[in-house]
Amino acid sequence: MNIETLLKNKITQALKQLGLEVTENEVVLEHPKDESRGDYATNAALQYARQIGQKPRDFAAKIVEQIDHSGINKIEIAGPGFLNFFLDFKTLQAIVQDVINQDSDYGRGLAKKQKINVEFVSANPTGDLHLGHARCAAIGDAICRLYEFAGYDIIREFYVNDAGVQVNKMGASLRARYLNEFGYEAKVPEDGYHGLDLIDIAKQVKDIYGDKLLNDNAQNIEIFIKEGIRLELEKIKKDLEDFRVTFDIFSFETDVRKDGKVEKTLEDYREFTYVDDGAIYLRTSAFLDDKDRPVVKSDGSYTYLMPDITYHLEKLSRGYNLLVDVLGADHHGYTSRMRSALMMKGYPAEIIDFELVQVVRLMKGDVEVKMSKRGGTTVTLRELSDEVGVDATRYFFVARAATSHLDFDYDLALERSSSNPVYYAQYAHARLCKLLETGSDIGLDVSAKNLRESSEINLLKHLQEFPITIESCAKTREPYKVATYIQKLAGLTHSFYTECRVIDRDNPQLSQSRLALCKASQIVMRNALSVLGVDAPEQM
RNA sequence: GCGCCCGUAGCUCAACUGGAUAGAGCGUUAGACUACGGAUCUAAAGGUUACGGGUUCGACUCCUGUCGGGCGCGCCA
Repeated sequence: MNIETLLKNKITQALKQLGLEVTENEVVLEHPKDESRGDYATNAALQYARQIGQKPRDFAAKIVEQIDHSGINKIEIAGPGFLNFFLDFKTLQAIVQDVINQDSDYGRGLAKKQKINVEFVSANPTGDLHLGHARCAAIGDAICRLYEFAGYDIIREFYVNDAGVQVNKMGASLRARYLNEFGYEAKVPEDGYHGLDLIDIAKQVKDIYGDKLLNDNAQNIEIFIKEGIRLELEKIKKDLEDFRVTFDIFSFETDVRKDGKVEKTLEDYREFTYVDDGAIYLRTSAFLDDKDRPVVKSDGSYTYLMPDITYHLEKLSRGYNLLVDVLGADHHGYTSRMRSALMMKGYPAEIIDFELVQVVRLMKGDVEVKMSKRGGTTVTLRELSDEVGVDATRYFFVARAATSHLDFDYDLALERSSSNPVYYAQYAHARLCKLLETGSDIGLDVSAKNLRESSEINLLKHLQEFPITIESCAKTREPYKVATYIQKLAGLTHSFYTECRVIDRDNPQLSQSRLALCKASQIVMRNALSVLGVDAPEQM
């Protein structure tokens, strides 16, 4: 059992003997920044003194009397009635063995038997992935890794909108690029896709079909659309793979629309629909939305919402306990519509959660650069991976809360990529590896019985917090807090390195203890970085 | 006009979900190896938490008003 639960346990027991029924979850434990306030502190006495009609400090004294002191060096009453716990060295040293025994499983949560489907990126297959997708990809994937490590079963899904107006535009744009390849005058439609990547794709189409697609007929347009989607998607997959993001399932809108499935859904929703002005509306306002939404246009075609509902029902029919959609925050209006639609079928509101990732502003110094593929002012995922680096980019996006509106200065990112905090952490890891290699003949003392310097103790305390950090970050889907954990771990590691000489051949006992601490720290750093999808190099 | 997100050090962000003296990185300044990797360490400077009011033992956090920014509010997706 970890130290925190152990302490909470002791505290609830003591409270119980004093006549208070409190669950362990209600007990608040914190880690004081100031060493003089102990290793752990609780405000329990302040919280409950009034219920029992005593002064906080008096009540605190009673708790101290009742509490089981095993593993605890001393307990102090401070300030208005805080309890500060000072642990035995032995209790802290035991963490080292714990970590080394569990190795790559240290921090891993117990299997939750919960199946969660996470849908993210889901970009239209009409052009390169850009900055915004990169943030969604980094965060979505980190959420998945975090969930998996915490013990949930995860399915990563990408929804491909390969039907509708936007792919038609892409097809027409591709045709123009194809004609250009043969020297014909042809312009990409004004509202088409002007991305230069379509030129490459046009070349590939030319390689496959030669000049067979020059005639302007429906059959050829069909081929441009089909091949365009296939090749764009291939490229998207490759770019994501190189960004270390892979998916279990790609779902296609064209499949969702097959076999009358959408029509069937519409039929099933009959009691929630009505006709107005020739269009069919869904009564989402009867649930969470502020107004009703059209699902069928007056010309008889579906709005984007209709097949989306079919798609989400189909996902749920596969038996997930939760759906998570990672979306750009500019789609936030969408969330209450979809949730309402699912509630109509009897699902609880909590069956789906939306992770809204704020849009990224592209900056050049103080001025905002409007992202436009046309003006060439977009930054692609490919460029980020190749020029800024996968680790640096992933860390940049994942280390900040998804809700934060952040600015991205590409020039600055290039220039400062070497001062990215991710290298601070990776360097700490590489250093630990080097120490272990250099001292490999000395051996490890996993009891770590000789550790008592404050830099050693601080590191030990932080190591033991890792499992709890994972558990709580997964629950709230906040991978950025893992990054905060990593930064602190790296800082403590570097301080320890500076203050304590690890390899000292005149003092092998101490060296063995310190090397064991190095091993434990290296394991935790590696596990933590892997949750964010960042490499833990042995040398840099 | 209505709804959602946000406003914290010069910049980019934290603050354990209501706790003790609001913290990190970058940048700035001053220091530190004839020992394990200086991509490091130790410090300093930098704040009326946008502004007012309320709730209580206690507020960056919750409620409310004002100001400022982003995004939505389509028979677009």
